[in-house]
Formats: sequence, structure tokens, C-alpha cells
Amino acid sequence: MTRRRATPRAADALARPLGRRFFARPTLVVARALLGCHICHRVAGRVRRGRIVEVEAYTDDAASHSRGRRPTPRNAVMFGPAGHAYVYFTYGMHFCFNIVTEDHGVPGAVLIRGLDGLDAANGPARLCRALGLDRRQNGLDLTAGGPLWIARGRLRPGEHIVQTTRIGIRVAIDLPWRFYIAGSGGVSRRDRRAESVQIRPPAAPVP
DNA sequence: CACACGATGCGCT
DNA sequence: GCGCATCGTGTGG
Repeated sequence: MTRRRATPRAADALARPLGRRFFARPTLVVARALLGCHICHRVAGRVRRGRIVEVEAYTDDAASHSRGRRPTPRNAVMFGPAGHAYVYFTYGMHFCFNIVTEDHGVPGAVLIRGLDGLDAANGPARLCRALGLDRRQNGLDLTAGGPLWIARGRLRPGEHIVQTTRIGIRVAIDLPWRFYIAGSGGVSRRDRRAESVQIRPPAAPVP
């Protein structure tokens, strides 16, 4: 297989950040729409980029940092305008990267759990390491032409989305708010639950 | 102020 | 499958 070169048109799309309106929508809608899009981070003059293949939605449910709709110093950016980065520190050593959704004042974020196209970017903490993300990026506006942005992307022919339950939480474990592109190498864990559902039928069968 | 614990990942059994 | 590293954060006294 030859490595595909970006056409000038594709390179242009990768350089253009998605705007506020993309993110200022219901969290579940944004979560699904982010699959296939690219996270781009300019570090020391180089752009690190990965294709989003696994996400989880967090809104006002019991597993969310914004549960109870009470802003705290940590979760405040989840209540702010959409399209900002929410990066939090956990387990004394890991960072996780989220993108804020919903209208200003309504908490919501999409946790990015897996990327393709970057080495060791499966799992929310590993992808932060791969992209060079930590507490310095918390609160950054992803739509403002800064060093961190999201570029539009699409599902490829034959790809489809699986919707299932979220991972690594102890409450609200039945909400089917995890989405991933079936078969992607960057997905952190395969789904072994019977209730997983394919929400987008496969395109034409591949011969 | 004390303390329990986490939207994880890794190594070992 | 299980234990554990390691510390910021939220909660309660």
C-alpha cells in the first residue's frame, strides 16, 4: 500500500479549524460528528495530527464532571462557550482531552478516547501524551486559529459507527453514549456487550 | 483540614 | 482478571 499524499484541497481542509457552530450543538450530535475529524496540535513548528475514531459524550449525567450543573474550578470550562478544550488531570498522572459543546451556560463535552494515524494514541490518556496535551491547553479556544484545532473529516466508504456504553465509570453505566468507528486500530477497547448497536449501516459491501 | 477516589494505563498472575 | 502508581479535586467535619 502506498501512503496517500494529501491533495492541496485536502491539505487546506486540514489547516482550517472547525467553527463555533459545529460544537455549539447537542453533545450527542457533536460526538458522532467528530468521528473522522482530525485533532491538530502545532508543537515546536510541527503539527501533530490524529483522526478521531472513538469518543464519549458527557453532559449533565451522574458520571459527568458537570453533574448537578454546579460549576467548580475544575469543570468551569464545561459551562463556557463551545469549541474550547477541557483538559483534566486524573489518577495522579494522566490527562484527558475533551471538547466543550452546547450553548454557553449549558455543560457538555466530548471526551476523545482514540485516534488513528498517530502512534500510541488509543486511550484518552495515551492520546494526550501522543499529541502533547496537558493542563496548559485547558480552556484553549479551538476555533480561534491557535496552536490546537479540529479539522473537518469524513467517514470513509464502508466505515460505520458503533454506539455503546461508556468505559471506566461506575455510575450511569447504561447510557449508550460511546461512539467509535468499527474496526479502527485506535479504539481503546473493543465492545463485548450485546447491546452495542450499529447506528449507521455499512455502505455498499466491499467486493 | 482530612480524606476518599478517579472519564487510566501498565505489569503481573 | 487484578493491583497499583500518584496527586488534584470535591466533599464533609
